[in-house]
Amino acid sequence: MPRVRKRPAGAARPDKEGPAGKRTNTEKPGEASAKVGNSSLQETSASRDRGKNLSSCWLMKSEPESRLEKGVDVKFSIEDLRAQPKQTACWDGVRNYQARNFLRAMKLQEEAFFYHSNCREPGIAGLMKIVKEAYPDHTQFEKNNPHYDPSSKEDNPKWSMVDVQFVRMMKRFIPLAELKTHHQAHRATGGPLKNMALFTRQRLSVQPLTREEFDFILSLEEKEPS
DNA sequence: GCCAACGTTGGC
DNA sequence: GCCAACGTTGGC
Repeated sequence: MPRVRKRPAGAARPDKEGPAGKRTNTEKPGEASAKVGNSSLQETSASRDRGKNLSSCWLMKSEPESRLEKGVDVKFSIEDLRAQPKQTACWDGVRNYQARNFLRAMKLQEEAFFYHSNCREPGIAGLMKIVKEAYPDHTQFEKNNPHYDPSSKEDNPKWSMVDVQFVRMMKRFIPLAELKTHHQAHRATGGPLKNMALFTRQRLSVQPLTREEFDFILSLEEKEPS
């Protein structure tokens, strides 16, 4: 279920959801375990550094190659984002509490890496930014949507999404394998990627990065592939 | 509230 | 297509 996917057809409908002020705080007991900053997330260095008015950086995964889920193609690449009106889309389909809580922590204008997953060449393809903070993910109520959640009620939606806007492609694609090489080296040397969530929280589709992680990855653009 | 069974993620 | 990692479900 918690496929990250985005669908081109689900493109941003920023004004469809009504008053944006309705962020529900009334979580069910089972959901509380995934709160941002709780003990289960303390291990990522990014979550430690947040909460001090520092703007956060993010990494968000999406599948760039076609794959059918309940008969619907869940492909959504950075090229697909760039092709949207205003180069903007809603990031729907997140069905994991930790990932959802990170979506809810995102602030306007924060930057996120667009990560290509489950594909021939996984890695970071480009940059986007948050242009609308968390609001209810409409796909949870759509019976024919692959991410339909019959347990979610309209008056208390479980799942959230944000709107993202394309910023730019990476100057060069940064492959997962290269990031992993640095991660492993940094575990020994104490370098910036030593705790990167991509490796320490393997399956999390929306994840925070520290400024140091973010800047280090940007610096890789200027280097030859390693 | 434990924990085995199950389902999903996503690299390889 | 395989399968390890790991989140979720549900019986007890």
